[in-house]
Amino acid sequence: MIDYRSIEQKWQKAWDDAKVFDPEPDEREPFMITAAFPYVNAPQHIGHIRTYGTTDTYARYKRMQGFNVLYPMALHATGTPVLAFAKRIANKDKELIDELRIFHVADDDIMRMSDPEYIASYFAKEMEGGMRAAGYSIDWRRKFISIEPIFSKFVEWQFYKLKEKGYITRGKHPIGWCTNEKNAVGQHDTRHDVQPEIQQVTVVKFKDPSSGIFFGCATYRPETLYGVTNIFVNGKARYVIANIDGNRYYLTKKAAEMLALQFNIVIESELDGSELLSKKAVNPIDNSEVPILPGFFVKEDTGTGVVMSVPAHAPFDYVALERLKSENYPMPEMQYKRVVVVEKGGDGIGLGRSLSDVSAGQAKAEHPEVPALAYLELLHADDKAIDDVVEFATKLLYREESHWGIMDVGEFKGMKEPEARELIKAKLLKEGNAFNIHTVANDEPVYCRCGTKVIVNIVDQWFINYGDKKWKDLVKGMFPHMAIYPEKLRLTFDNLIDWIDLRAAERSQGLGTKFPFSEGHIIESLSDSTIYMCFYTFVHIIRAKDIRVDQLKPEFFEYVILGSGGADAVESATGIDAGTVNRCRESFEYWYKNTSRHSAPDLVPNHLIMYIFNHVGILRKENWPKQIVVNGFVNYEGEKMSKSLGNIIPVVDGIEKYGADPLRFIEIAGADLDTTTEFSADGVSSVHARNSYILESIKSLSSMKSKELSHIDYWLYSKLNSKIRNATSHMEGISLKSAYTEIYYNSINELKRYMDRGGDNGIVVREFLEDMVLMLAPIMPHVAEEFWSMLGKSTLIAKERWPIANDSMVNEPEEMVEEIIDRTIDDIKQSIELTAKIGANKEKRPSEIKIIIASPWKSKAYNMLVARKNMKEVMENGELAGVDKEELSKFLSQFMKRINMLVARTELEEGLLLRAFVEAEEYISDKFGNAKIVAESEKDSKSARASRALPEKPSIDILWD
RNA sequence: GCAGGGAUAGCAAAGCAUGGCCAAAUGCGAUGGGUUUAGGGCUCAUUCCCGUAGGGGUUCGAGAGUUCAAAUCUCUCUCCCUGCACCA
Repeated sequence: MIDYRSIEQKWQKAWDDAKVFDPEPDEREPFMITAAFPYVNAPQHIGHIRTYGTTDTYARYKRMQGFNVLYPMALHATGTPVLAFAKRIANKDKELIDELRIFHVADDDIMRMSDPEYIASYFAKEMEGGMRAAGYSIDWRRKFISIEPIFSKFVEWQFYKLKEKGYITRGKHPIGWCTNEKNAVGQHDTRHDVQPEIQQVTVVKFKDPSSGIFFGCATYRPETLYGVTNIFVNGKARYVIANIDGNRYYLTKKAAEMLALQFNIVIESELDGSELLSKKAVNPIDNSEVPILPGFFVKEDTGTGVVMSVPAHAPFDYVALERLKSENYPMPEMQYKRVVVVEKGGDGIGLGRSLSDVSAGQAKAEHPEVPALAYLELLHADDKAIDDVVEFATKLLYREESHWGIMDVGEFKGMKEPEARELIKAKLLKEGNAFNIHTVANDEPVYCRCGTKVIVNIVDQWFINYGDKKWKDLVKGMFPHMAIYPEKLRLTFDNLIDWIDLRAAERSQGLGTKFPFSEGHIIESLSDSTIYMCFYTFVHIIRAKDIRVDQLKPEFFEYVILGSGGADAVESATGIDAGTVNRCRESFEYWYKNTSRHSAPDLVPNHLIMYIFNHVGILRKENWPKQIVVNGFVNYEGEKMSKSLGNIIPVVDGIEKYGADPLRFIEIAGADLDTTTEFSADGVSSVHARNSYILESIKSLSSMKSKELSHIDYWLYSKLNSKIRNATSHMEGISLKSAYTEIYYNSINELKRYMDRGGDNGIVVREFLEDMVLMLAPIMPHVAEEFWSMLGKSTLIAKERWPIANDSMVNEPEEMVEEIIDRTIDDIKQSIELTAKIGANKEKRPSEIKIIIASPWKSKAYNMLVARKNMKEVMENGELAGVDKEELSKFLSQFMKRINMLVARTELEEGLLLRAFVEAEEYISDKFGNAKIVAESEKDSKSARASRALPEKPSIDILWD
């Protein structure tokens, strides 16, 4: 068993002592690789190894490719989480404290965590320790925390630049809002953590001809306007006459209060809903006059409190009208007009697919002309829980019609419903017959933690305008030149680049940099970390020179990052000596041209998109992003790792238990880049076993001698070199799983096979092991160092070069021969199994197995046939003149029926296959209870089965005794 | 609703871009054998169905199509997952 802990510590110290990972500019090509800095509100667990370990593996690989690699790290602490954390500690939150104990945080430290600064510095230190233990090749001299004043100066400068470019604008945006706390409400601020869903709703204006006042009917389906029979109001609610932008409307009092956050509303008078019931209103789509009726389901605090009634398509409307009828409410005769039909198959009007599921297919609606009724019937609306049924019917019908509906009346007859909806909506808006409002659209009302119902507010604040046309075009122009791994994410990025628009830039609470253009606010905490990687290139210089915060004026960054002005001018403006300023500038210029950004997929729609935009918006073209790498998450024994599931393993515990390298290997090479890795203890132990095998192999080298190369040696060389070649190309594409399947799992199998086949050439095995260990160095750096030194090397493998494939050693025929041997063994096995059942062979064992290798003309004839697809042409070909015609015809005819499906095969050198089989006789014999194996050529064979031999499929003749 | 992704054998998961060496890699699980045999570790074999010689049959969400040939291309459908703004 390998003692991982002691190996890790030994080599980590060696790296530190040799300062292998603290690079400064030199003559080599630079490569700067950064991963999203971790947030300091919890210690790291083993899942984090996926991102930072993948980044490290790539950094180490690049280093071995001869690049001067910088892998820096910082920590993120701005925004509200750290504050919230401190508050929870101050309140002695038990859940949080228990969680911290899982991570071995001492009670003493926990007590002090009511101070946000303490939290940040505690976890900063804790995380650094974990990352060092995992063996990341990080330059820790450049570490900083995003709430440090020197960093804030940099962020401030960033925002001056955005403002200067015109990318920061003031604007309005609908957000969830608590009227009690007068605060924006996000998911974390609501009861049960629901995300307030804000949607646009169209308000259609129905004019009361007697007064000129409008009934504003809120609807998601303005296209059903053709089927309106009446308007519903809540007879028991208080209504107002409100003036909105010059027009007067009837609204519920509550609706008016809510809409006051979205519009300028002047309330003129109040009245009871019942007073509206005598009125009439004009439908703007066809100027028909409809009555106002009481609707039992109309809620006074939803929408406008005025609803247009479309009984043919809205189950609630239908039910309400039925109820009125049964109560003998006086109302005029009305026509339920179907507006939309759902086509189903060829049999005319159907009720759609979802309904047939519900009603188990036997559904035959009696009233297809009134879909709302049909749905209710089929869902058995006579049920007690009537409201539930009606609601379910509403949802189903809405979904069905929105998906499959075709307009049956009006201007847009024949058009698909969703398309017609947009056109009608646009038309109504244009003609002044409607306007849009925003509303919280969740099924259930959303409440703030304080208990107040969340409504929509339109706030006026600073935004970063990612919708800026010029900016967006710049990004669209550069993005195709960026490398994206995995490449299939490119489309996602493209869509997001199109989609991203205004984004709030300020926040009223949290840690961070003061927003420079409005009092009392801080910069939103994703916006402050979009170009921070620049800071790594010179932060250690600032620190070493003890530069004061107040010296970090815009002039400094302007020169260091953009090269504007000059070092002397910066010196006189800031007092920082010109030499230091120039060093910062040179460092930035050197490092920030060849960069790679790594993160988990959750940051794609926000951080990574903003990362691209901000770079393009602020930096010079040569410093724009070059490549982005996105890696997936990690599951633990089939489940997502989460604190609530209790399956979180802190990094330090994981390393203690499994070893840093096996842990790294499983997480990094366990799955393709963008998919979730399954972490399991079984996987780890299989890595342990393989590492031990490598260890034993290295030890066994001393007992091996060098000798002349045989077929199996050439085969192993060939495998080795094709593995190096394949692995290198996988590494270049950051397909770490494929790369390490080749380097590790497959290579070990090849080595085993080599030994199994009797290979024992010390020179060959040593070369194989050396290259394999070199290629393992990026992912299992500690173990690789250990193996490297066991192989007698005195250098650090971290500073060695990646092996280069020798293509001339890749020997396709030798590899093919091995495959044929393998397949032949399988065939023999199968044949024995089947023929053993024959009566004559009962109680017997195979005594001799003849393996008959096909005559060389066969593969020639075969390939000729595949190329010409014509038997006659092959028969008459001069190259096959020496072959017996009858035999040739028999051979060829067996392929004729599948002639079009056959593929040409490589022709092996004459005699190669036979020689290899002869060499392998002992190996094969071993597999069949030491039966005698005779490999012979078809020509020399006396077996009756000899003529059955095919080019890559020797004939087999089994003799039983 | 909008946008993106997915559906492969008991499970997990490759392959589909460039259709044919795909009954489909690999891992786990299961079954059997070996190992001075501990139900552990390691190791070998088997793991869709049938088969008295290396063969045949039916498979890659469902259906249709293109093709000599489709897990792979086209179309339609069904189902699942993720994100959607003040939240890091």
